[in-house]
Amino acid sequence: MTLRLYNTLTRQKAEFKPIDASNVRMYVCGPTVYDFAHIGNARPVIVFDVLYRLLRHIYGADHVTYVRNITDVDDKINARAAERYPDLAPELAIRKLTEETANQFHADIAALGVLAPNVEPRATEHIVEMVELCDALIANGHAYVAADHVLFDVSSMPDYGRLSNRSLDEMEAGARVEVAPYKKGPMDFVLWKPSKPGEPSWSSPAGIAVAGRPGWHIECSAMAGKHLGNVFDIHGGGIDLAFPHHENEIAQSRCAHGTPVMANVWMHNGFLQVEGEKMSKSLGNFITINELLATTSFGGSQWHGRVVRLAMLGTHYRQPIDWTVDRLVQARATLFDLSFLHDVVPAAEPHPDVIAALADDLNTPSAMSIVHGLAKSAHRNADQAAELKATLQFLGVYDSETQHDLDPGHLARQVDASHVNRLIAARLVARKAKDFVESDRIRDELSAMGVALNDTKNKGTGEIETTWEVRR
RNA sequence: GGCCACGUGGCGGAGUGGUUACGUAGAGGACUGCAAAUCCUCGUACCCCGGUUCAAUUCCGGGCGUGGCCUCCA
Repeated sequence: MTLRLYNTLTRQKAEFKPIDASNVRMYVCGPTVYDFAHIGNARPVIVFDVLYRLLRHIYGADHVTYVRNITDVDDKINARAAERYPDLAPELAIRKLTEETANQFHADIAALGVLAPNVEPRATEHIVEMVELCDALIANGHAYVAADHVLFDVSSMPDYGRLSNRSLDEMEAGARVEVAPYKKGPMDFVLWKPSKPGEPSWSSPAGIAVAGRPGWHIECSAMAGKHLGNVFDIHGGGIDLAFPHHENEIAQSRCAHGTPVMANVWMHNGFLQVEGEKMSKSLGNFITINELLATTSFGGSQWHGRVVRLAMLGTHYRQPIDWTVDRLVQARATLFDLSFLHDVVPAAEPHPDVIAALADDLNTPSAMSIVHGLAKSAHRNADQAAELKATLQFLGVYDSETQHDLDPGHLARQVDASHVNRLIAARLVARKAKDFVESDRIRDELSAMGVALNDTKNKGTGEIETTWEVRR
């Protein structure tokens, strides 16, 4: 099994070779917990869950360490906490907000069929490591103290900008912002900054007298280093994070540890738009995972988590994706078709062709194409059905849901079941008498009520049996 | 303004220097009294303009369009 992955560092696909096959290590940037996670946040969560599953399949479930952090210290958190809980002390308000938001995040993504990472570190539990990083970077000349800040000196790192493929000259030429006066170089970034009153604070590194708090990027360097080591295998996240976040993580970690790389492979998922436009609150197309799952605000329907997951995996992870109602409708239709596997007992292993498709840089559309091929034979072949089910469970796109499960909210339309059953009985009588005019009239009557009939022949008795369900 | 992606049939979406992706919608057919499900068949797609080549949707250049980043935004 050869796993090939596209590496943003080298801009090409290459065979993946773990540093230690008995412990393959992957870090993915997790959420900043100040608000509901949105559908753009869901993409890396789902994509790297597929990679996690694949790595476990190839190297063994006990030989992969997946770290996805929770960032619980941030300006947006402070602002939101003060806004939502004005009567609480800042610390309590922040703790309440971050707890609630993290819990909501876990509930939302559980519905998307993602496995829990091995470690889910929180920034606030790694302040000591961040302070140590700051001190180490100052000690070896890569950072300096100015106006109670600790700043990273980008001029100290010759290949700064390699990940996002841009030079310092380019960045400075294109810069559109005012540069803080205490910075030595315009692209220098903050590792640590003084806290204002009411903000969370910790004692500062480098002998800075006033208490402070970490900058944006340092937490990932600290958590990745602590849980995965100075150099690890894979680092993932959204493409928008490549610069400045990942670039700065790399600068911090490499310069602090004196290593040529932070992670061997850098993977970035493409950006997501909604109905052809950038998702933003001002455009009114901002859509959270929870809204999709629990409300009818997107497309007038609730959407099952598996449907959301399949819709996401229908596009290759590096491609841009336009999140539309139609793609959810299509994903749901696909799962409806696959729900004939409801009662099937899954085989032990997923289909090797699907694994092979995933092993080619996570080609999930190709994997689904193979799934469709398997589905054709699975209709008549029990072994194929068992293998298909194992494959779908491996992908996490289908477990054992019925069509009812996959269509949350479809029972909203009330029907009188006893009335329906009386009509069906009458129709069966008419059918036996070959009164097809009456039979069809009853079918039409039920159809007008939103009830769809399905006749099947009982294999044992040869009798016609009719089942029914409520259409949307 | 600088840097970087992407542009495939009605829709979604892989991939490839020359031979079917696949799904979905639609059309026709088989099977069903009629439906549903299932099965079979079908469209001959690759933004525009140049170039390289025996051959380009696939490589190169330019253009147009969309998007991302350049600002403590997934």
